[in-house]
Amino acid sequence: MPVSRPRRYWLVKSEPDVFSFDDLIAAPQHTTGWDGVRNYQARNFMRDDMKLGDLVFFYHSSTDPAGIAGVAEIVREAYPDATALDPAHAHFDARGTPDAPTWYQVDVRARERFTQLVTLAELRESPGLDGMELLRRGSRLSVQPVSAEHWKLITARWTTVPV
DNA sequence: GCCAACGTTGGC
DNA sequence: GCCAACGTTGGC
Repeated sequence: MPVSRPRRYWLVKSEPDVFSFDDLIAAPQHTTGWDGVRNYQARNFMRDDMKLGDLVFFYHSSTDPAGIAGVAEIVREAYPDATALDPAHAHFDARGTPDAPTWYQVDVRARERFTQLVTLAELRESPGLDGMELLRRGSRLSVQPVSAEHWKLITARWTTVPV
């Protein structure tokens, strides 16, 4: 048995025009592979630190308004991102091989939806979220950790319903 | 559409 | 190893 560790919390970004939280809810088992990440820091979080049962805020970026749409759960730990190994795929990256993949993904499953989008503006106005990576000026990281304190504050302040 | 911030690439 | 150029992200 793996050694248990406290559940960790994360935030992932997606452009809803490409893949929205509703798309995740509509997917089989409310689950999708989080492929296409091509940033090393984001990859490292997925490959090394995201574990089964960790919870994830699903954030809608590049939309108006931007904000957190729901909560998902890690249901499969890191495995190679097949889209990076497929020459026909738009996200192909010739650096990797099946034996030594460069890019990884996890699987996420939708759990809860916020009754209203928690907008970026609301988060910025909300006391207690100082230091949250999402709110940092110039923050672009598409997979990022969320502290337990920030997670509890957000989930206490805004209402969710099961998907 | 604009543009600041950021990560990556590649010449040296 | 430095750093300018470039492409991308993402709020506004």
